[in-house]
Amino acid sequence: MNTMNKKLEYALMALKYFDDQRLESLQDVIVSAKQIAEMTHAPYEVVARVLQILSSRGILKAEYGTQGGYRLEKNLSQITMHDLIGMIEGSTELAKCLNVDKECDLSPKCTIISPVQNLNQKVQNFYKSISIAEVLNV
Amino acid sequence: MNTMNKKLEYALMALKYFDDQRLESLQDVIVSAKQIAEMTHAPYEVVARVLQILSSRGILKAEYGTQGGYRLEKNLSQITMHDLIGMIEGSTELAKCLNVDKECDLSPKCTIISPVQNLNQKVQNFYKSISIAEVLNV
DNA sequence: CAAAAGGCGACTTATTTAGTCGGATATCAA
DNA sequence: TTGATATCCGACTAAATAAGTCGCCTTTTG
Repeated sequence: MNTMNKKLEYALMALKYFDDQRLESLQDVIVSAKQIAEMTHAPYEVVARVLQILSSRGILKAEYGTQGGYRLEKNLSQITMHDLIGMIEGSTELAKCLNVDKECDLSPKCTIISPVQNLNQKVQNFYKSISIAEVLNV
Repeated sequence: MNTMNKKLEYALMALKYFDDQRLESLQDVIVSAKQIAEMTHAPYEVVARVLQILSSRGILKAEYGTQGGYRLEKNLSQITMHDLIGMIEGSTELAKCLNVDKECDLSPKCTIISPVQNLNQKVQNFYKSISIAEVLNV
């Protein structure tokens, strides 16, 4: 139930790269999907998709054209793991039945719906308490 | 990265059932895989597998023969979510590369190994801090 | 000794994740 | 103004994982 997926890894690597570059050059740098893909050794298309998501959510700002790419728009200390997981995976819920539109096969016979809600709340609070900066700056 | 799998749900339902029965009858009850399967509306073979795991790990005690089944051996407040996830899923690691025997495609080029280790540690500590009793008694 | 229980390995099917392909739009510079 | 280089988006295929199934074994007890 726990393992990180590739897209999340790519997102973390990309954000770390942006952050490192900014520190190094003391200014906002523009980095293309191609550069990130090369750096991460991950398929370009997949990395591009991840960056598009981060861009659509305001984490990055896209710039078209030659010499284009993305700029880091937000401070990584203001983005939580909960935010990032939500962007990449669509939902942060612990069980599918907790999403509004889905329903479990068992309901209403399920005996653990409230325990699962209980655990879910703890997990969500946990991921809300961890910023990306906190994860990356070790 | 977050969603619970079926086996874990079945395990929680089973443990809750044992616990409820014990409270109700004020004694240790013996419950068969068949009964748990009926109660959970889950396939018998799968539930049986889960109970076998819990038995092999000392959470339940198996009794063969007619009228056989399982007895709850441990106090649910002394089992953590970390324990349970480990039993059911084999590992509690956040990324495959964190398991001793596996290696990541990228290593040693991976730029986020220490951030992932860092996050992994936090997640593990989190699940170690939650007992099954705490999850079920809501 | 038959019935009812647990134990175990191999297998098939379903679902999810990862990666691929094709083509669109936007920007810039020669 | 046009070609190169970038983001953007949908549909598809392939790989990996999760879920469920099957068959046969051992143990216990009435």
